Amino acid sequence: MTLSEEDYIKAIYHLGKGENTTVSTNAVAEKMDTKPSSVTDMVKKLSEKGVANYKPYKGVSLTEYGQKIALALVRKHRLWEVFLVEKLDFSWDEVHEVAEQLEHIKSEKLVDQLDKHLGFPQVDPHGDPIPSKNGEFKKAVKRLLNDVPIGTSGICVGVKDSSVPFLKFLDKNKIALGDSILVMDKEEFDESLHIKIKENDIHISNQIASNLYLKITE
Amino acid sequence: MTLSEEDYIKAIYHLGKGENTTVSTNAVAEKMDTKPSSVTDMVKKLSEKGVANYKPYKGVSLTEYGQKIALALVRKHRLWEVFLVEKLDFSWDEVHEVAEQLEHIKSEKLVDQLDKHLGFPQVDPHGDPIPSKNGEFKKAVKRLLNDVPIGTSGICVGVKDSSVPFLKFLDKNKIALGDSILVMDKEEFDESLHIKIKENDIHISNQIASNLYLKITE
DNA sequence: ACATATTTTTAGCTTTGTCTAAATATTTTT
DNA sequence: AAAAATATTTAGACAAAGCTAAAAATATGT
Repeated sequence: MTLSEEDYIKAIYHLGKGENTTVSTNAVAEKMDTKPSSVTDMVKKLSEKGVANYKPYKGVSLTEYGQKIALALVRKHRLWEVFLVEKLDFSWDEVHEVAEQLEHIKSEKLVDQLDKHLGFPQVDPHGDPIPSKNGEFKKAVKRLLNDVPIGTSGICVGVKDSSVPFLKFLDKNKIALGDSILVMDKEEFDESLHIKIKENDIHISNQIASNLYLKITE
Repeated sequence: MTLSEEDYIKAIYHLGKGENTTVSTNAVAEKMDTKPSSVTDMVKKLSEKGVANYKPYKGVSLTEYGQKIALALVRKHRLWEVFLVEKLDFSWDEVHEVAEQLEHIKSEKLVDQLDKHLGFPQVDPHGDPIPSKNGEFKKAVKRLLNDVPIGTSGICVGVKDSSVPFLKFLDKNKIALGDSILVMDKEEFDESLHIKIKENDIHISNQIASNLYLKITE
């Protein structure tokens, strides 16, 4: 497999969790499923191009220019994910691989028009925020469902308890990853939560809620 | 510039005009803006892979398998062009470059869903037919507007007379490349044509019509 | 049909991204 | 603080796609 400069930039960006952290050659290699020596080579080149800061043995980080490129890639990736889910009926978990390809298409007009076509969405189907054209965005916050205040809305992105009985319970109650959730009320009396999930009103126990992760949208 | 196998397949396909004609190494090189020696190398590889038939000094053609690949690329290219024009408000002449990139995205589901999303279009914005999923399609026919029978519809794709006065005339009468045209009636008396062009009814002289090329849709 | 012109291929070199194995730095352990 | 373990880089080789220049095959003109 032959990787592009953009792939390296993305890997460095994501390993740094969006902050401009310095990451190790090995970490990049592992993430990209390649060898550390290949990373060293590429990172030298990125450094020459003014995309990354690289000090031998000390790791690598993105320059401001490199971060801009990374943000533009994230923006494209997430917009395409929205497109695939909203317009082409892809499911939550099918989009990543295709978006991974689409994000490399080069056309500023394409991205801007796509954004418009989708109604300027704020988050992707996984609840992650979409950077604006000039690279601004708030970081996604992930919380357990029973830890957020009334009125919070977000997207169900994971479970703490992944035992079979719990997953079966979720299935039976039509709760799935990718569903959007709004916390409507909290009932102290029986320790339960009143939520709206994908247009349905349901009640769930705090017990259940404390095993569901929510990526907060608003 | 580094070209992909798919680019070579497309070039061979288009030079052969969709028929399975044998084309010369030089022709491919010229079309792709590369050197004949590079073409020889790649064509050998395509031959080994069962995509092309190649006899040294005798030119190259596509195998059935190669044609399938070519048709799939054409299908993708044209569907994306429709998408760009219909959904993202690209103009007729801006789509090619972007579609050239998009056609290389690999996902069968993506293409099928895109086709559905667009309402299974039969032709692209240039009036060229879109192959079906299994590679069937009728070749586009290009005619002068005054040579087609009443009832013919198609897309305006070119001019015979490209003088400035003629182009100005077209502009003034809101006739542009990419417009869809339906021939409604012919008037022998004053040698004119009654056409519907982009929802507008207009009359034009045979003189004018004999300088406009139509790609026939139906 | 022969000489000339053109086309196409071959041989060898370049570049880019990758890999392995050895060498060098850095970090951790004792 | 020295030894051992780990991380990182360097050196050298490989594969893919491309190019130039020379050689070989085919086509053309008289």
